[in-house]
Amino acid sequence: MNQSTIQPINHSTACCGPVAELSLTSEEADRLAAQFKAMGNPVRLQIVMLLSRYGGQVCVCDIEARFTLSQPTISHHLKILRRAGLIECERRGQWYYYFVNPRAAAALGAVLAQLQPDAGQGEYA
Amino acid sequence: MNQSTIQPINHSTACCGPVAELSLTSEEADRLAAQFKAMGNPVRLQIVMLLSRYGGQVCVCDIEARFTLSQPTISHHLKILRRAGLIECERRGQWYYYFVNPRAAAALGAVLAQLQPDAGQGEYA
DNA sequence: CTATTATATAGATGAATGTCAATATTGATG
DNA sequence: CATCAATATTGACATTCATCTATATAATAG
Repeated sequence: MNQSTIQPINHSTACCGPVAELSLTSEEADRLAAQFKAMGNPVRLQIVMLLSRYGGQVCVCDIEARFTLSQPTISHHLKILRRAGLIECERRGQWYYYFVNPRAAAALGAVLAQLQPDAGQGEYA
Repeated sequence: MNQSTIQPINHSTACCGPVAELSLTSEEADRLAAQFKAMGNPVRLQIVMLLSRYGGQVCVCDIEARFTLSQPTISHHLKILRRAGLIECERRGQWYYYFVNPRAAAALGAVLAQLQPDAGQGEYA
């Protein structure tokens, strides 16, 4: 069962006026939440920042070198990011090169932009 | 111990050129990851969207009415969002009114903006 | 003061997560 | 073909998470 399912409004109390419906379908919420969740680990966040900062492609050994974590653990985090659609990879010879999927980053950014009063401008302080 | 600690570069392989250092301190990574993680649950994502869409303040009973979840579970999710700094609340009489913290949303948006090739424009497709 | 209402907190429990060691896979090299 | 090197996969384990029920707290109504 999907726990983020929208419920009908049953508003009889006096605490506040009628409130808008939820703006995401539960499928959208699940997909976006999975992407935020993938970003929601300091190791994975650092990995994504590293990939983006490199501006292109980075192989796994270079990622590994920056953490005090085992190779399988890094591989696991890369898989989670990949499954969420935040990064992609491409094999070239012996190596796998990883890179950020900018469309996914943009989709999450759009959600956050909606949370701000000046939504639409995309002005980040 | 902090698992996202930066390691010195030890680059002797031929897989790719030297790669930039991690761009976040592990403290920054931890704080930002905690915020992304708070957004990384479909119920909490829906709650935040609901608060923002209402444009102001919503009391807990109105949030509860939209989910098939118990009152303590909603309260628990609100606490997680509050602890992450994504939302705040204010008591007025009998009710607690919750609202999005736009500065936190902006900070996360800035991270995502960095992930995109045209970082700086803030153009979300 | 007592009862009610709105919300939070505490405690329990099954599911998911992060990590590692061990092993498998796959391309390169001798 | 045999070995090596880079990365993925598997399986185990402790920790964290999402949820519930039960209870506490605090403001309001009577």
